[in-house]
Amino acid sequence: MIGQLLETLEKDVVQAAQDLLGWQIVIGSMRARIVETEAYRTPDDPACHAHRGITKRNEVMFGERGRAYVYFTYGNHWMLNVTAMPLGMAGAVLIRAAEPLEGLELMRARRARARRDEDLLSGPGKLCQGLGVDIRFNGEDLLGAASQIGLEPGPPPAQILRGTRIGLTQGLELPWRFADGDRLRWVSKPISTLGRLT
DNA sequence: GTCCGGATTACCT
DNA sequence: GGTAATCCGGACT
Repeated sequence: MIGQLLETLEKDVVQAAQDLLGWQIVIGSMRARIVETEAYRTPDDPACHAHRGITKRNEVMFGERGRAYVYFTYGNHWMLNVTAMPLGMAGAVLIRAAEPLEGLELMRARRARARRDEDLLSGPGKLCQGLGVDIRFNGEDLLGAASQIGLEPGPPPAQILRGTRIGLTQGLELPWRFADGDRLRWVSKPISTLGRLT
């Protein structure tokens, strides 16, 4: 499973964004199932942070695939990505939402404003707050054993919905957002049903 | 050194 | 459904 994911991350970040649905994020005693992702890549995607070349912030995207790319935005929020693409190019899968599976007490404590469990991890910023992800996780090997954050295989979704990405000013037309069609309850925003993939 | 905008969220109506 | 909050990274002077 892990070898196959790494291969897909290298060859096709858009496919990898679909394949990551169903995988589980494990941090300490917390576990959550990925239900929503978006793909970003060079050189044809103007919305990708790496589009204008390497900087100190995005340098991890130019390195090994399968690492955590964590960055800060909107003055408040951390975002968690999985790096992808072959060496020399850059790309990442943004993890936008997850279904809480284990360690919900800690997530609720970190997300004190969340009134319902659906609000714990249903957005890229919420997910990082709920799971305690910040810059300290940047560059961590998500598929290695030694990291404090990891990805583990889980049951794949029965159907995948495809839509356009959120919150962008460029690259709006690319249909590179994906969601687990049977778990829309845990997704950040409604997904336009451009297509049903499975 | 300064300025602008952002892969968002939460709160208000 | 609309918008204020919030501050870092990148571009430019």
